[in-house]
Amino acid sequence: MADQLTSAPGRSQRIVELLRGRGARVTNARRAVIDALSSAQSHTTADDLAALVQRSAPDIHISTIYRTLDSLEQLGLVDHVHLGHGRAVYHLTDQPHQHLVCEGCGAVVEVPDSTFAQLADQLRQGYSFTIRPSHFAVLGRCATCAVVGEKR
Amino acid sequence: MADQLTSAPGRSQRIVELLRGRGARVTNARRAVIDALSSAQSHTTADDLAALVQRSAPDIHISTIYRTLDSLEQLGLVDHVHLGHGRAVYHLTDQPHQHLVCEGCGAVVEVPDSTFAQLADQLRQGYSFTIRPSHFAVLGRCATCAVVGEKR
DNA sequence: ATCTTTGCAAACTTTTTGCACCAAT
DNA sequence: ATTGGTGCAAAAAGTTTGCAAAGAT
Repeated sequence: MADQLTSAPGRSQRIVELLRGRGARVTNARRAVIDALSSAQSHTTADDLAALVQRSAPDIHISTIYRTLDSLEQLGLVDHVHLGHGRAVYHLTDQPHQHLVCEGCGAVVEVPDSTFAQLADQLRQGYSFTIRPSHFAVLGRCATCAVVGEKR
Repeated sequence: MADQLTSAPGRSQRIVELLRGRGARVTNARRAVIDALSSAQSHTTADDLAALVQRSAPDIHISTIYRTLDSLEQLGLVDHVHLGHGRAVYHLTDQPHQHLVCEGCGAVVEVPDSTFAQLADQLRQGYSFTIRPSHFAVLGRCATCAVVGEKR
């Protein structure tokens, strides 16, 4: 048995095929990034991914991670979201979802895209604005931290 | 007449009082930042503010801008939002609003907080999550850019 | 063999910090 | 006179880029 990076083989495999299908080269680095993405529980920063990837392939440089994420994003296979503080997090696009980020403890809650359907309609009708689901995080406070009260 | 930085004197004045009231010192730099914030049409980056402030007070360093914004934010007078790409924008908290940011052209549309009331309820009930309005931007496409079609 | 991708180091951008000096109270 | 705030320069943190070498096709 390999390690947990192979926990979702089909998922990675599918993406590799898509890559190849679009004429992009399938390299170790890309496979590793895809595996890391598919095993990670989303909200993974480039740094996290680098650490994960480097457990089995220490030479894969973080700049390669960034470039790979870029490529995958351009192919529509990956999306990134800006959580609270600047650093972006990346995830595969196969199950669109939104992120609720607690400003108190940093917890990330995922909610289905459908949660935003009503808001999407409202904004489309009122402002001719089409929101892109899953490219923004909603900040606030989780149950626990809301109780604690307001604090920066 | 002075320049446009004094376009909302009462607004700045009010904030200065609040500052003083809380025991913070009222300095040139702080006054300048507050004036810049109150004259700017929101979605102003620290850099923008520095440029604005430095038109009349070239010595005010950007690190001071950051520190001032920090202080004001801790006093609840200023809020920052992360628009599409990492860099934060700052605005006074006196009229809470949300930002819709177009990924095509970068246009920022402001919508009233109430637009999100329904979503807020939904998330509170479904996830015990209390959103903090006006601390996140909603990304998508404005009317014009939506027509042009999908593109990164 | 060709042409994309990688590794590395260095540049860049945005924000933060240490410290000595200055200024508001 | 205190002590908080400022200016500067330098350090962080996150991301991007130029280039020569390596690897996928």
